[in-house]
Amino acid sequence: MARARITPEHLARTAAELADEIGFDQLTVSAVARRLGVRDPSLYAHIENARELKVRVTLLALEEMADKVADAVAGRAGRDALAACADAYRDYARSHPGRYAAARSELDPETAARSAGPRHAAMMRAVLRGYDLAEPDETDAVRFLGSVFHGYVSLESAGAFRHTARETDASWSWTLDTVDAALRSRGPQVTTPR
Amino acid sequence: MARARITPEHLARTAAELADEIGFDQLTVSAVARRLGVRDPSLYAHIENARELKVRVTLLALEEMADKVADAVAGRAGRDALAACADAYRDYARSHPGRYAAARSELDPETAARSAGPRHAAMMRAVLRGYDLAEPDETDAVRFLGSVFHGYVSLESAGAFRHTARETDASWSWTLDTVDAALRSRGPQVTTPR
DNA sequence: TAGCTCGCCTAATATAATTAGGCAATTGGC
DNA sequence: GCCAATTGCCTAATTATATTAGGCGAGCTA
Repeated sequence: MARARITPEHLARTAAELADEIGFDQLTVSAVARRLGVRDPSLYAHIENARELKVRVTLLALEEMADKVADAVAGRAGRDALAACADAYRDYARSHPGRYAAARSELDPETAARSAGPRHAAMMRAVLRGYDLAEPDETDAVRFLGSVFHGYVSLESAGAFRHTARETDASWSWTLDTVDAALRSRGPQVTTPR
Repeated sequence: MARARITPEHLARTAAELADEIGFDQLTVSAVARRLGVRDPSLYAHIENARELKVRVTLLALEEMADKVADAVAGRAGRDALAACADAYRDYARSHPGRYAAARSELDPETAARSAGPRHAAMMRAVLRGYDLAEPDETDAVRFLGSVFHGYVSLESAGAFRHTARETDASWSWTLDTVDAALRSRGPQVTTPR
């Protein structure tokens, strides 16, 4: 028989593509095995269990997203950087829904530490550099930014905005304007009593 | 045998409790049947399929949350209403993680229309009344608010904020202050060219 | 070329979803 | 209070997924 030589990368990529097609929670060992043209048990030579299969996709998605965001943010600052970063997340979520869902699934602490998660946090801080916030405001702002981006993108892709006519692109830029203004007002020129 | 007389309400409540204990995606027909003390197939007299079981929990959660939010917002306005509304969502998510996850799962359009979803949108608009926004800004603001609330709550409960020392309560009130200020600046006193 | 190791396979088990058909308790009509 | 229809749960059986145990052939190694 033709030995396909399944590599960890090949496996993760295949699983990620499948997740984008059928949804992250429909991703099963069986489905990946079928896609790879092998029997289910054969995959257990490459993964510990179904959980690990999903974790692989999560890690892949976090890395890919971090790369895209890094690329988008490079050479930009202020509102420009904010929008580029935000769009990078939104575009990724729309072109890779399964992977995006994977990226939002919880990892155990050790795995999370070895993931690209910290890179994401670092990039948020880089974007915020343009707003010149002192601690602990910067940390609060990192959480705020993450919340807005993730919240918008996930509600949008879950169809929560479909019930109103207004185009989601317009609301998105309104949101970015609003966040930019809000962060600016939190900057050093304004006294924040706390 | 003692006929337990399973009612739709009883079933939904049991499923919701179970979801809070084991997680919404671990919620299975089998697990609910066990909890109710009947065999798996018996449940199919009460539900169409596993999907419907989950939808029932989603609808229950949306109703409960809408009730809590309505209660919290009643008699308040402005920043007060904003914080009460936001806290209601956050508290619900923390005390009922499974139901909160259920509330975020996608419904088909007809079901969504018959759900408490529209009530949530209406309450957001009620909260925003205090900020006196014109359309389409109000719609944008509804989406923005929903994004911030959902984003924060879901990242927090997914453990995304655990990696930094700052207490999440502090970031939460910073976030609410920021949102309040942002909405205020979007109000009629400021010209929003669009 | 004899062997070894690796990579996939078959066999088998357990859990979950779901359909078909059975039987007993309940209930409405008399 | 009795009969019969109805109802509510049960057993049996099927299919899919997850997972473990053990087998076998292909190709590298000596």
